[in-house]
Amino acid sequence: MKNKNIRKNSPVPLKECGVFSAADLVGDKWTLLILREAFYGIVRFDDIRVDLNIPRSVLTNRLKKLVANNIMYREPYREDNSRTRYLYMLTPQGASLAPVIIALMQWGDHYIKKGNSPLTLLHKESGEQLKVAIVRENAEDVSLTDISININE
Amino acid sequence: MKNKNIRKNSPVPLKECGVFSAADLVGDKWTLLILREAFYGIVRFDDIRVDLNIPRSVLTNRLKKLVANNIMYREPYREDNSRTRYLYMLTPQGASLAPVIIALMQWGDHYIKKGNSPLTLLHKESGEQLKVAIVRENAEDVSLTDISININE
DNA sequence: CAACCTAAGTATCAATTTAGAACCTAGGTA
DNA sequence: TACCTAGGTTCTAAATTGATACTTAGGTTG
Repeated sequence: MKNKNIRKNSPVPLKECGVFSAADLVGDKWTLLILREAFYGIVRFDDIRVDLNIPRSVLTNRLKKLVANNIMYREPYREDNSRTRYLYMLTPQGASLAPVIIALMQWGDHYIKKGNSPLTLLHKESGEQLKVAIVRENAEDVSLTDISININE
Repeated sequence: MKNKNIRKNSPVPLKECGVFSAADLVGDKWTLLILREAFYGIVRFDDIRVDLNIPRSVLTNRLKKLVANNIMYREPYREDNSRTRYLYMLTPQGASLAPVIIALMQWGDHYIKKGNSPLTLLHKESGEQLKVAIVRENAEDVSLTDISININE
């Protein structure tokens, strides 16, 4: 794929390209960070807002778009002795973005943070460290439910 | 990692998070698409501009930022009987974003294009199909130079 | 039951960013 | 010498953002 060959145009028309569709839905700084929050389990409007320091109106719009596109869903819930609140959770389609978010994290930790990764993803059963990578189709993936987060130091 | 546990805040402060750093540099629709072009080998200003239909001023700014952050580099070159031109190519750091772009492509093709992937990535030697996935640390990655693109249909 | 509290929004507006178009320019070709 | 063209810059209107203030609907408390 890495290419000394210079092309004038894409082998795939832009509108048919998955990168284009995906970038249109989640290719935006705040949206990517909101997805990060969702993977961490930070799923209430105000918790996300405070944790990311994102303007309310921007958060509202991003969540609306994510819900409208079946990447997240809004669910009422209540803790004991507390009023009803809403959770913004990942749908299966949203959860499938995990490789994107983890690949970004891996790249950011390695190249920008110079290898000082603040957390490591581990395989729950074996404790082995995990990564996102380009692999053969038949390689065994680790499912999201089998991942545990380890905070370094 | 998928989490019924609700947290109020991130286990990792935002500024130390690789997703944050990465999203700051490449978390933007046009930037992601420019990287797509680079992986395809579309690396001249005007070719990128026409292929993406991106405004000149936006393309200029995005390329400046990518070059300033060592994700792409600008290289003069000339074909025979033609004047000097410039190529915007991926640095090793930029090429390391391949899993991000391919993961987006995979997700977009599967969920938005409903499985009609216009192209498939193949392992050059074995012809096996490739994917981006969360795998064990010791799983064997396929390097960018070993990938060939197959256009479906 | 009235007053109040709080999560989850709307509303408003200045400041920034974008899209689109016109213009510029340097090196090479005719 | 005149012109062509890739690779920009400049300009402006329109859209988006960030910051702050305001609203609302349920639940709890006096």
